[in-house]
Amino acid sequence: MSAAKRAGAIRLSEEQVHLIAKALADPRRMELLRQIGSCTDPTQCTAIRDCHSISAATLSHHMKELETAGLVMVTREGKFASYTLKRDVLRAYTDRLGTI
Amino acid sequence: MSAAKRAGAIRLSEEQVHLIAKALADPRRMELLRQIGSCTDPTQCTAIRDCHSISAATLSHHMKELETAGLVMVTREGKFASYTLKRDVLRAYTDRLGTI
DNA sequence: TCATCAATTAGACGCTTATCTAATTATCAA
DNA sequence: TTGATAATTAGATAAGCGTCTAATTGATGA
Repeated sequence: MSAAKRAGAIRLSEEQVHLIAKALADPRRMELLRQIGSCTDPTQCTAIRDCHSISAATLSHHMKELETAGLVMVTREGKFASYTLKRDVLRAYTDRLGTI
Repeated sequence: MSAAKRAGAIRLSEEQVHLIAKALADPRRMELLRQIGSCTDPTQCTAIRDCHSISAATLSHHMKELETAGLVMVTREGKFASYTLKRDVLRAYTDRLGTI
């Protein structure tokens, strides 16, 4: 476990808070995030596609938004991509909201 | 204290989750919410205006978004409006994110 | 009553974004 | 090598949103 996760010490910039809030504001991305988060193992991109009526291009766009926000980590093997929820970042976001 | 607050039993609909996420996705509304939340007493609308370079119309629009999302409660006295953060709703939202 | 002030509403403008198809890049297997 | 497949990128389109000014509504006080 990383030091950040152990200590709960992730400090989000205001910019990242904004990116996360925007990422969560789209219902489709919320679904994607839930699916990715429903399993601790990396979720394959193709598996995600199979569960949603969505074009590959649109899915790619959404995954990039989630990645840019820091909410998911992507791992690539050959031509396949898989995604993992970064729970520590999501937690840092909810913690931040709690300080309001 | 209401039963909902006491029990932490607020159940947000998917629709409200979406409204809250959208409400939080705008930096200006985030600022407004922080200001309102910084005091337990209701925050006067005019006091908010004094702190932001914003037109009355735009402020009114943002406050309506926050109210529609259920994040603030509005109280009116004569021609004045005041806002209070609904912490239980915000808490319900962060709790929901935590279930992802 | 009437002028003033707080707030909302109406309408317009420009920017952002969600979505698609088509084209491209990269990988794998026959 | 070549054809098929996974994913990304480019470009277009339509809808949504933040912002403003102007007009309106509603309350206050002289």
